[in-house]
Amino acid sequence: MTELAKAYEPKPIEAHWEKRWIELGVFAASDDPNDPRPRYVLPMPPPNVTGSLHMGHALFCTLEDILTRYHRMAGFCTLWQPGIDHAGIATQTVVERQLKREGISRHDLGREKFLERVWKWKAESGGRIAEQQRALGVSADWDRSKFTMDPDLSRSVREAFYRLYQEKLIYRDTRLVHWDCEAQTVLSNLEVENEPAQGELFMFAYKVSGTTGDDPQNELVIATTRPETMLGDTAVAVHPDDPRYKHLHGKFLDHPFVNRKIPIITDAELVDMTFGTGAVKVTPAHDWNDFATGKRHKLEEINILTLDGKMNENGGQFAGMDRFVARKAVKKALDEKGLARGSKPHELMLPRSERSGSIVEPMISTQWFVKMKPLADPALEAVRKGETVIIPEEWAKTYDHFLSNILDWCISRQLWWGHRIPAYYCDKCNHITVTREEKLEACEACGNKELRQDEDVLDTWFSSALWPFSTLGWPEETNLLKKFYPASDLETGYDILFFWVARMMMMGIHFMGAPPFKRILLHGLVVDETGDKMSKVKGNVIDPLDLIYGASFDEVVQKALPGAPIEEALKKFKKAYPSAAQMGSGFPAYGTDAMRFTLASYSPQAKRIPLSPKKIEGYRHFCNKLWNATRFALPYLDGAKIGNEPPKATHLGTRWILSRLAATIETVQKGIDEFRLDDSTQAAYRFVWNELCDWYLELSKPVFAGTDEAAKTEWRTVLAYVLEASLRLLHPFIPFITEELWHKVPRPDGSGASLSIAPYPNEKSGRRDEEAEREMAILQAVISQARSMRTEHQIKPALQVDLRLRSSVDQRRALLERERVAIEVLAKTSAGFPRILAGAAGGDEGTIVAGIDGDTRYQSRDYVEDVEVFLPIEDIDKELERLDRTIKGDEKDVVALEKKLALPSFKDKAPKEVVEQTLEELGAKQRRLAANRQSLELLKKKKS
RNA sequence: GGGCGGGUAGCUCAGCGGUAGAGCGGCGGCUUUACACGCCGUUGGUCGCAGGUUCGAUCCCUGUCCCGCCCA
Repeated sequence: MTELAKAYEPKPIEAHWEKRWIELGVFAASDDPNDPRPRYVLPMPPPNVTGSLHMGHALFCTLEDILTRYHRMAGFCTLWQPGIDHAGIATQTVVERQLKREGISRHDLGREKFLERVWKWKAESGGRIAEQQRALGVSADWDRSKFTMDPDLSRSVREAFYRLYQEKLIYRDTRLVHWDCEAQTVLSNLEVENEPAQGELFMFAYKVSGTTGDDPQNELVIATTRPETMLGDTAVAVHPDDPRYKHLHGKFLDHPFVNRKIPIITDAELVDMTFGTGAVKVTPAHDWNDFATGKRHKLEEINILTLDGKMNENGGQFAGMDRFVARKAVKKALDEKGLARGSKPHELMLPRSERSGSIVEPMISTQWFVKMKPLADPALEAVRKGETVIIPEEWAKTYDHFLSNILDWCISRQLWWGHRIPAYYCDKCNHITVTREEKLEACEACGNKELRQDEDVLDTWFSSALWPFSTLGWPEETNLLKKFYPASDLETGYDILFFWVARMMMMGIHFMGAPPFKRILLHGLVVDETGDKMSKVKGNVIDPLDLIYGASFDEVVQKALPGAPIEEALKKFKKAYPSAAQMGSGFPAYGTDAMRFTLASYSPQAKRIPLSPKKIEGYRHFCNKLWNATRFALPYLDGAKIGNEPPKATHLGTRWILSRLAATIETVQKGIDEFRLDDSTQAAYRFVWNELCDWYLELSKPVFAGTDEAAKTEWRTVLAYVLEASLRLLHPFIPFITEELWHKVPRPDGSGASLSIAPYPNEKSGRRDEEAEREMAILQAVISQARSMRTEHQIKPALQVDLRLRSSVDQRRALLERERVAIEVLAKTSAGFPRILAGAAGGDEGTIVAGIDGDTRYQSRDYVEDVEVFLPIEDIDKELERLDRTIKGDEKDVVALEKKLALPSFKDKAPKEVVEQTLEELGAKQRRLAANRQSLELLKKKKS
């Protein structure tokens, strides 16, 4: 058997297995319709083609890989469908920026050439993320990887558009939309982020038509945060009941810059009498509320902006100015005309484009929309009826609320990169033909062959919404589609519940007749250690690869805050990660496994996942522990034969560890099944560290050093068995190290080439043994008590002690007698000890004569689990103190318990088990209290 | 303004009807040949505040104060 290195080194192991798994082809899903295995299907959220690996990817890849590997091992035919998203705006922006550096624009190139450039860019540097995902151990079916712009997926998109159009669920309409002046495209309402900002409320006056002079009666003062929009004003509204303005009802105002008379209207809906001056300018073409008001009053809608955010010809003297320049100019011009009426600071919500960050303008435009209500209602029902379950369940409310109030979805985008809208305009008969084909030959109304295809492309999310079935070949009735739709789970961040999940639900139900997944699993956002969102502005971004491979802080910080001075960046970074601040000069190579285990250990209902390098360090230590446990075990395991069922176990230790294994398997599985991976990781961690290593391995040492061959065989076989099962149990979480170690340890006959296709441990893999667990708990308590007393009396760890144990309970003495070797080794007793005595607790054990130098010594004594523990000591006062402390603590507990039991209402109303349990607890405490009180008395007597 | 979630040990978080747990940290000790990425022991908490329900509340209800997020 090969020897292991002294310490676990993740790098070479991970590099090796990352390649090897692909060679072995163990991640491939079979689309054989006759495969009898149950299916597990998980569509992967496709990362952006422009993206590179960030912590969010690391998180979802970890969680989904755990689910996937678990099901694959548990015997499911498992498809984890990977892919890449074409990311319309983001990708176009990247390539446009490239062009800009070359001094050209996409318009210089033309649409066709531009798209060639994008494809070239994609081939060269797009989708690099898939390689990075492999470093995370992602066990997706890479050969089936899809790109949303692939021909087959593009066909799905056209088909979906065509059908929705035929069903009148897609329509074209002119209305107010969110316009991104920088990207020069419309956005859906979900792509607009509202952020609070400090602005100003500017006041100015309109003069009432036909009046002259400075009489305040002859003007109407209004307040606005966007003065430049006054160029598009087509009314001013006042509240019908406002006494201040009754005299103005039905009158007109003069526009100071453009030749227009503006009606004064009354509107109780728009106007809040208490806000500002109580008079509201109405700009139907550039404000959501004003648009609705305009419709109510049949006002003219005057567009004053160009698509790139400048004032258009309707802006009069301000035409051609950028909207923000125009704002200043309008204010100045109003002032010069004596119409400015001051201003005051005002907090407002600024709508920003999620993509470009520029301020979004409401703009009237003709766009394509999807009617949402008929699609949303079934999606709503599916979750309400439990056909699809959302976990954690609190998100179900959010989902419900969103779909109940959903607005129609604007799906056209004024971009070149994306799925071009399959609608063709006929200039002859003005008919619009929508086709499912790649190219339309003739107008379906008049047969005209000179057609113009719509210039726009579809929102990227439109294609993403089809992901669970477009990737499987839809609309073709492929084996894949029949076998793998609907998916089992969809796992993703809660932040795209609306963008993606809800839309997949709607489209899946609409086109496939069934919700696309049985469960929707949602995780939180990875944030820095102090809880702030990771961003380049804050300088707190961590590249997962730096955690995996290690990096100096200089390197880390240059990525976190590009372009900033190192000192400043480092300061920000350390503030965001206090635990990293004390870690020297950088991150060591924690390895993928440690990072994965960390990410899996956070509770999924936490909305924020504060990444802590210190925590990763802890789990790297765990990996090292597992490594070294195997290293310890290996020399003893030569020739061990194990099967798939637990081996024979007759000793307490072997029975116990098999029982704990069974319990751990159950907890780990339950955790995965319920998407509580934090429970799973915790159970596995504690089993390996606190049970297998701390106790089983320690207990095995004297066995292996002894001469009882039968015992050796039993302990060896159980060790081999438990270790191998543990590696299988842990594999979904930490695939690399477990795979590496698995090939070093004895395996059942017929094991395959990879742990990733070995059977997952199940309820038959361990053997619960409650008696063994009870007895082991007693043994552990006695040993811990002895150790604790040793430490308290500062007995040197190397010193062997004359430990005596006394119990009046026969079973206890039998147990201690059987396990005396364990006590000898773990409590470090001298030859001939522990002595196990009979008799009631508390009595005089006589002065113990220690064997060391013949001096008369005193004893420390305590009572746990019906066993009295005696230890020779020197410092009598210290022992008096110790006993006194123990007694005081127990007295408090006893009083509390007695009080509780004395309440008649408790005995009457509390469940029997609780009463019994309380009585038992009281009994144990009382016995210990009595024994310790007697010990104290004896000791006091001896002292005097 | 509406909705959702959270406030538990110094820190990060589990627990969510039977008087509190983990990891990290702190403190004390240890060249115990698997592991110092370690071992042994130990210290930390009126479970945000105020009421209520209950035999019993960190857990349920009401109010309240903070802190996040989403929607308008």
